[in-house]
Amino acid sequence: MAKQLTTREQNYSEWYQDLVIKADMAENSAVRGCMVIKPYGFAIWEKMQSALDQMFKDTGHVNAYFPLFIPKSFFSKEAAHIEGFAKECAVVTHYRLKNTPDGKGIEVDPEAKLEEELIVRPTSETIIWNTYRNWIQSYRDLPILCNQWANVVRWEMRTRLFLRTAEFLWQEGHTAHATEKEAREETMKMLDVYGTFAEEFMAMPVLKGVKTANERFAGAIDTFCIEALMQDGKALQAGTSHFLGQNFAKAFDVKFTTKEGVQEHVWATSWGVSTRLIGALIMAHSDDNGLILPPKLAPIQVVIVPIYKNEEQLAQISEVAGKITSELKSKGISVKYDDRDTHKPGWKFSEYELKGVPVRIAIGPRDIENGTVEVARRDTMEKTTYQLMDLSLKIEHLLDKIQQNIYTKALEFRDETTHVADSFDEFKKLLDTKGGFIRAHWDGTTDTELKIKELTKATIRCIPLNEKPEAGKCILTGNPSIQRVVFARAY
RNA sequence: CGGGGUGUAGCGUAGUCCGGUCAUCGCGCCUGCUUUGGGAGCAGGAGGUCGCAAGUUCGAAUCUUGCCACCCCGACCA
Repeated sequence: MAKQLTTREQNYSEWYQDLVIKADMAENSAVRGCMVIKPYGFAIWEKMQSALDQMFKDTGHVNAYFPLFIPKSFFSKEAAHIEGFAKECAVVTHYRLKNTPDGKGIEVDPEAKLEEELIVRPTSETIIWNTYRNWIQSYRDLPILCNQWANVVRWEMRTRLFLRTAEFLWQEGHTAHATEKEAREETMKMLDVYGTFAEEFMAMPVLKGVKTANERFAGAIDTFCIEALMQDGKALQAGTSHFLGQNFAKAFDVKFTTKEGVQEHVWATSWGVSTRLIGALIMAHSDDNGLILPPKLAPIQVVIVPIYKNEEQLAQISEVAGKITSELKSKGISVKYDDRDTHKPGWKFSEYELKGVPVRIAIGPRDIENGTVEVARRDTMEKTTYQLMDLSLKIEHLLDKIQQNIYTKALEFRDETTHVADSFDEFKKLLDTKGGFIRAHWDGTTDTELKIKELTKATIRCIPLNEKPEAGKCILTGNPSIQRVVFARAY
């Protein structure tokens, strides 16, 4: 037993940490707060990227790339924005190194000080809006629907692999529109894209809602989000879509001439998801044996393991495995035939369970005799013997079933872990005993929100969309409330 | 950034209080043979600036100082 995980029961955050490292997804690097995303973890990100990228293209967006560095002065142009990010910016002050006087080391050359310091982007609104000013003159230039895949840096004090690191990978969409209505529609459209992606690809149910003023993106009018629930009952913000109003257009003086010949500021949105989604994926589904990946995002969907005593048997098995492999590949299913002789079957079984490969096919001498294979599914750990006839079709259906089952399981968990509280005592008790989402009334003030956070560590994750208004009384102050909001302790 | 903890071979560790054949054990790795339907067995072998840097000392994994990294808790955040 080489790679035992800490169990979730023992210590949830150690379990997570163990899993990320032992499943070979990522590791800490020599640079504080920064991670190395290893090939297996990056393969998951690539799958996410390609699905999302297609969804962005399907909704009319194009990719572009903006600089890593942002002149310091750009940052100060939007007051709320700078206030939100100032405390976590990496700053470039010099552009050259030189040998130390003793010739043994190297130091920053004080002669090479930048006239204007550069900020390593924590997000790109400012550089993008400064650029858009030159792209936009007329209503004919609108809308602009750009996305970029990039890295950003936020100087975090406390980091956790994938969930929070000083540098992370993400995509950020930045759009410019002629009207408020259009920008608002764009904001919601992209929130829906994220919701669909989370549910259909990640098999992770999400709650869509609006952030409170306190939780809003620095510089936004409204921040919408998808919130997911992890197995330990903590919430995780999985994606955000912001309606920026004319804040950045005004800050960067981006105007256009309308059909009527009037100069107006343009309307903006921005939206993003990051490698944090990988952390969400892990915590939403996996178990004490390792990762459980939804087939749609699994780098390897099916692994075939031969079981043999001699070369002759291996040759027979490999022939069958080869046929299965090509049939599955022709259906677009990714397959790995692991015929390494350096590890025993049992070892391989554990290894692929740890890595969350959805379906394992084992083929041994008995199967060759009987014209069967043993199929094991990762989500339920069930093993079934299948006839070779129509195997690829059956596997294709099984993958769909697994995708569905993982989602259903996560949805049931979320439903069971969502509670209603009508008093503050009840609220506190639920938080401490069950965790999860708690639907409660709130009087709408930031003061109350902060007070609740101070008392319980719970934050308002969102004000859910599409909910029927329901009059009630704030759990803390007793003041009137028009609808329930969703509280949770969060990542 | 505040409080606490940890750092010894690729990984996990013993030894640190009480300085002196103490660099220990397990996994992994390499070679060979036997094995192969749930993390194989036996035999042999390789591998360590004891996180880094100064200092104290005849002598430092062990004591002192500084630094670095990671983990946990808090504040902040995707």
